[in-house]
Amino acid sequence: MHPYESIRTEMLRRINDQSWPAGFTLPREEDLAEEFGVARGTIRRALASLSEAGLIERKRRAGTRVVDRRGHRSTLTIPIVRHEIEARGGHYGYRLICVDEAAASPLDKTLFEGAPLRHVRCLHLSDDKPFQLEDRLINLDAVPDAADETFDTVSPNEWLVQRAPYSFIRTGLRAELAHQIDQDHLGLKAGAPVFVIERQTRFRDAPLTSVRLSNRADEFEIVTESGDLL
Amino acid sequence: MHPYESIRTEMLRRINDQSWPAGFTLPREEDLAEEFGVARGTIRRALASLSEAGLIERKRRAGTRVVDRRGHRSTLTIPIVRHEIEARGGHYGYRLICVDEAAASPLDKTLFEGAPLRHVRCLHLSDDKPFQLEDRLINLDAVPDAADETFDTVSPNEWLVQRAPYSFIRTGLRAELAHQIDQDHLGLKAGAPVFVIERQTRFRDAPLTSVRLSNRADEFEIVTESGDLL
DNA sequence: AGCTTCAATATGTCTATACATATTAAGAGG
DNA sequence: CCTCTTAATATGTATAGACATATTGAAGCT
Repeated sequence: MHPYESIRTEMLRRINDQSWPAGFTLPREEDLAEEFGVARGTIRRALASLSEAGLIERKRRAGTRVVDRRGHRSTLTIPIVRHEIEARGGHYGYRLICVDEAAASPLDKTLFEGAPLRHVRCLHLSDDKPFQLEDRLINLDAVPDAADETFDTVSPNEWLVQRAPYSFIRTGLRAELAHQIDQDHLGLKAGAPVFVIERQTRFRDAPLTSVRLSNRADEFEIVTESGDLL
Repeated sequence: MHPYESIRTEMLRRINDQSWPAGFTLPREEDLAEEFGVARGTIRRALASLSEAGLIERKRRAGTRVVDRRGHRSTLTIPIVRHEIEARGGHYGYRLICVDEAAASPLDKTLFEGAPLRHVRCLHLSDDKPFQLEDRLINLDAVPDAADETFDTVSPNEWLVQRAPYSFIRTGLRAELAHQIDQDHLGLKAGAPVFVIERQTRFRDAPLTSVRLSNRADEFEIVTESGDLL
C-alpha cells in the first residue's frame, strides 16, 4: 500500500466517523503534509482521489471542505447496442425503418436552432427479435456527411460514434408506456412498459444529434457497479 | 490555458482525427515530454485527464493505448429522495408502512448469506402525493443499530447514508409494470409503468443493505449532463 | 452603506530527479 | 515444447522547490 493510499484511507475514516463532518474545512495541504510526514504532492494525490470520488470539494483560497453527501454517485456507461447484444451472447441484427428530411417538432426546432435535420428511425435486433428502437435527428450543419449516408447497413448510433466527436452529452432515463410506434416495431402489446434513453450531444455549443432509444423493458436493464476507494 | 490543457486538447485532436486510432499505443511519457517540450509530470497530468474520461487505458510496462469506444460514459447521481423532491420545489413527506423481521426470499438469503435482516417499507411523498416507494432489507450483523431504530420519522435511506459508510455499490435501473404493492402505495392503476432503482451496498465484502425504489414513471426521470473535456 | 483596490492565502501547476513495481519478453533449464 | 527465472521497460509514486492564480476579506474611498 502506497503512502497516499493509507493517507486517503485515514482521511476516509475521519470523514466517516465525523471527525471531519460534512461541511468541515480541512487543514491546508502544507499542514496535512507535516502531520502525515510526507511531501505536499503526496497529500495532493490523496485529496485528488477523494475529490474524484465526490467526497470533498476544493476551491482556491477557500480550502478543502467535506461534501454534504446527497446521494450515491456512479459512473454509468450506455453502450452501443450492438456491443451490448453481442456481450450477452446474442446475434446482432439491424433494420432500417425510414430516413427522411425530418418534420421537426417545435421542441426539436428550438433545440437545433432551425438547422437542417435528417431523421432516421431504425431497429436493433437480438437473435432476430426486436430489442431497441432508435429514433434520431441529426444536425446536417454540424455533420454534413450524414446527408449522403443511407444508414441501410450501419446504424446512425455507430456511424456517429465513429465519426463525430462530442464535447457535451445530456442523457435522460425514463420508464414509459410503449407508444404506438414502439408497439409496432418492438412487437409489444398496448400497455407494455419500455425503458427509454434520451440523449442529446453537442460539439462546442453546436447541437449534433438527439435520439430516443426505446427498449423492451423485459429484456433491458442498466447496471453499474462501483467499487469505491477503501 | 495551462500547458497540460493544451497538450490534452492536442491529444484529443489526434484521437478524434484518427492520427491515434483506437487500439493505437502512444509514445512513452518521456518521448511525449520531449515532443511537447515539457516535463514528464505535465504529460502525466494530461494523460491522467484523458484516462479519467475513459479515452485511453494505461498499463504498466505495456504502455498507453487508445480505447476502442464502446459507448457513452456519464456519471450519474442518485439523490436522496428528500433532496430530489425539495430541489424541485416540492414539499417532502414521509410515511412508514411497515417494519418487520424480514421473511427473506431465497434470493435475499443468498445475497445476505443468512444474516439476520430487518425489512422496512416506506413511502416518500411530494406535496402529499406518493412519489417513491422504498422496500429495503438491512443486514443487522453489519448495521446493528438498525435493530433499535423505528424509522417512523427518518427514512432508512437517509438514516443509512448518514450512518453506514459503504465501499461498494451495485445499481440497477429498470422499467416495470407496477406491482400490486406499487399500485397500492403509489396510487397507480393496474398497467401503469414504474421506474425501478435497485441497489445493493457492501462494506468490505459484508452486504449492508438491498433496496428497491419504485417511482411513478410520470413524475420521475434521471438526468445526467457531462460537459467533457475540450 | 456601497463600491473599488489590494494584499494575503490556499489550491493549482510545473520542473527535475530518484526510486518502485507490474508486466512483458527473452533466455535457461527441464 | 513447456515451465521457470530473469532482466528490460513504461508507468506509478514520492520529493522539494518555485511560481501562478482564483478568492476572500479587509482597508480605503465616494
